[in-house]
Amino acid sequence: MAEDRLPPVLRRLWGHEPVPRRGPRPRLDLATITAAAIEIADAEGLAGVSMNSVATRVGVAATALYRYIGSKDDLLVLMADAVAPDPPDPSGRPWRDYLALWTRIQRDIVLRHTWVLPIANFAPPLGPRRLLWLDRAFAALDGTGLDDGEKINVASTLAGYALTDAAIVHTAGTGLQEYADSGIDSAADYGELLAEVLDPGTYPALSAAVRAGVFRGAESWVDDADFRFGLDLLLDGVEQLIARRTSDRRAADERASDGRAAADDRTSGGHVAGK
Amino acid sequence: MAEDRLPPVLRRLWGHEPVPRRGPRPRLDLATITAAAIEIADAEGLAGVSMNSVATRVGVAATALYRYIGSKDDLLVLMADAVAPDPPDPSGRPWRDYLALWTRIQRDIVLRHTWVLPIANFAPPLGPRRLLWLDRAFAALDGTGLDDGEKINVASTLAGYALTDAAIVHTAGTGLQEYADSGIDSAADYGELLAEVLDPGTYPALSAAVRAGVFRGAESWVDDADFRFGLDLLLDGVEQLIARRTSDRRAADERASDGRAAADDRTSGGHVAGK
DNA sequence: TAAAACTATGAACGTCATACACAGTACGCC
DNA sequence: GGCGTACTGTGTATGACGTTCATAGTTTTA
Repeated sequence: MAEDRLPPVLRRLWGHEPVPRRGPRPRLDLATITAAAIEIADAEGLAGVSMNSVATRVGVAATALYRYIGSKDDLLVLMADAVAPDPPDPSGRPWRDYLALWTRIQRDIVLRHTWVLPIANFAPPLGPRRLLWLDRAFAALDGTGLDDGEKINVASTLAGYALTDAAIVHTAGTGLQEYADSGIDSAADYGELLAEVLDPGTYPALSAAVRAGVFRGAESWVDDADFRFGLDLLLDGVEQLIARRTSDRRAADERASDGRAAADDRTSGGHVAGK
Repeated sequence: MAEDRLPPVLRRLWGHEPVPRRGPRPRLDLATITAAAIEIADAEGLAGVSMNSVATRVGVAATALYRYIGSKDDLLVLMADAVAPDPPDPSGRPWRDYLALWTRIQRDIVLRHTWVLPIANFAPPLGPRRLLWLDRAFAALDGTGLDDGEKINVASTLAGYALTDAAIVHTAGTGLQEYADSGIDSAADYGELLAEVLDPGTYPALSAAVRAGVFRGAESWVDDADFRFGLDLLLDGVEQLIARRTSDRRAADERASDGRAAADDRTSGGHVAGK
């Protein structure tokens, strides 16, 4: 609020840009530009998104976009942020249920817009929409006894899992498009190819498995059970961590015999949030 | 061996290309091209890798490379495969120890060559070196009672974890380079930025945490304990799965009272590998 | 009404991946 | 030993792309 020396795009994105008082009204804004880019990416893939295509779609020349964004990379960041819908409301739900939902929805977003995969860089979010998701994860973990750093780790781990699972589902489902022109478009073809190529001498275990037909049942290669399996794995770990923190907390409370600190485990939480 | 209608690059990569009997000797081969590209990427990042830069480094014109590879994307695939060193030998080691090492080394590879992050697409590997790694994971899981599909899932999950953890470490460590020019190059700066920008009304939990100083201790944001934590989580899950399969197997053995099937749990394994 | 502030445009530049025709080179056969 | 053939590397060209910059046009303030 005081300094406000953000990157220009972010300043625009957060509405910290002073309203222009003179000159012609801007014909565009970040939202319409980003929306246009997303529509193109959804329809033609990321390769179809060029400054030119986006600009002509919103009805201006390509160079006009540089009044709003600094570079194409800026635009990609905006796109990756803008695809996120509103997160569900965590209030009243057990943290585990909520985070499971939270993760699944994020994965589904990526699967619906697979062009975010090349964009996603696992960097801490700076856009308003992804930060909204992060906020909800924090809220869901309120009162669990985790400290704020741990909450961040949990959230980023789950978000990362959503991303990688989406990536696996995507490449397994859409096929290995890079080699699609060579007749490899299913796991079975992949298996045949490996069978041709693997020397049992240097790849003993793998070539045995391939020849036994691992890749015949292509559809079961990746399915929803795999997603739930990994997710439950991670959530089990979080639960374990929470249990440990809870007992730590109890011990500390006993040491400092202070009634206030022994408040309800569920709602108040806040050994950090309180000031 | 019979058909051999692979993509041309793969054919070259696997040595299935007929040796040219006439004309001048090829001045290059895939290995030197790939090595040159990797050196450039290590030194200048992926942006420095162009057909021109690679070609001049190996001493030819840019277009000469197309005698060996079909496109730049081919080259990127080759690079991603070639960075993998020889995997350690799993023989004699417990599967869990080995897979932990297997995963950690893969993460370290990516951290040493972070340009693979934009390349890595989680697709099933086709290069000889990554397949070698997959083979070793298979070997390590031999005798655990997992079926081949499960082994693949385990390996790809762990490989994915190595990748995402490397991504997180990289973006957290090297800083948010995209915004580095705006003075954001540490987690603390990131926290200050969020504090400026977040409205406590719409981001209640997160802004409270930020104002409490979550991002002050930048160095502890991501450390090795985080890696081990997630890894152990996953390996615990695998162990659980193995235990389940082992009991399944035992029940089946009892039903079919066949002495041969009840052989040593550890070494032979192979309800699939044994033809 | 004139100046000021701001917007969109068009031309231009440098880079890049890639296609294609051509020239040079070495082997195999006569 | 010479010729054809198959193959390799080069040069030129092309089209697309991201981005810069000077310019023209437009709206508000003074």
